[in-house]
Amino acid sequence: MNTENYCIAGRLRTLARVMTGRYNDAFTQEGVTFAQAGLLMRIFAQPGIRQATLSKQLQIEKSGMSRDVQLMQKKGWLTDNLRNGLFLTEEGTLLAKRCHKIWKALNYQVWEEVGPDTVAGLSAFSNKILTTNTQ
Amino acid sequence: MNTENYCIAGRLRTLARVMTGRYNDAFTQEGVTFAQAGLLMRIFAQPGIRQATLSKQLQIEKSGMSRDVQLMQKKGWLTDNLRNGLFLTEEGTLLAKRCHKIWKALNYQVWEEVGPDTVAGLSAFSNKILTTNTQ
DNA sequence: CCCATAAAGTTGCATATACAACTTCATGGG
DNA sequence: CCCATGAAGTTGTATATGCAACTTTATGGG
Repeated sequence: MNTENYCIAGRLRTLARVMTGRYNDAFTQEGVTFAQAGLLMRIFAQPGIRQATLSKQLQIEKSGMSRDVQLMQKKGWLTDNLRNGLFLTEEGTLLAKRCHKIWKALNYQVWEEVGPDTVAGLSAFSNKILTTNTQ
Repeated sequence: MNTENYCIAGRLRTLARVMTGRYNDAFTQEGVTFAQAGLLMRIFAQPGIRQATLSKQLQIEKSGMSRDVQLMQKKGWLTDNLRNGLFLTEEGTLLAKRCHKIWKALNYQVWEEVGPDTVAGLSAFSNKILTTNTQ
């Protein structure tokens, strides 16, 4: 392996696609994507969180976040005050709990599969790149 | 760091977004996205490569690949025999060469920034996850 | 109190990506 | 030779994402 042909961004993107697929598969039974499940779990953990805060945490452009939460509201998971902090509906709360259960099992499984050293490596990469660690 | 709150897929996705942004910035001067530049460079290296092969290498669904190459052809970078192997036009070839120069410099810079151990960690992750190593 | 400014959010437009269903095409059996 | 089959590619539909431009809202000076 040398710098001549190992594309760091390309490899990250491929890995992200593959892992997204695996996590998406686990959440299809609940009718949510992994991205949506992640937002549900974050809003569950931090009720009233702002779109701008999530944008910074996840490094997603604010326009994308705006559309994500609009879609989630249309699905009945968020109350309608999207501009004044995000709150789960009853349905959203129950869904978030089910998603967390699924996530926990899958994440543990993947953790076991790749091993703690590999996860530590990923974490190290994060720390090197995401200087502005909002979270 | 423990398994309770460290989401592997989420972290990968955030990293991929951030790195994609950095690579995209480098390629805007050429009017291409990083994804397009990557395809250009691969087709340059393997003239006549099939969409299906690229799909497997990059773990991108074939429908997405189909649209990617259609767009690249519309931009004048690919000849029109998309179903019988992909070939760069004269313009595409020149662009691919310029992209490679940009890529090489940026990838080296990122490599230096994160350090060889971090890249090795990423590579280890790849090897654990991407069992079907077409490439 | 009013306005300038900036932050937050939305919308228009484009690319990236996936799944499902369909079409096209090559190939091996009969 | 013809058809069944499967691989490759395309298209419909939906989500995910970014940039630019715009709107809304909060806030601090004057």
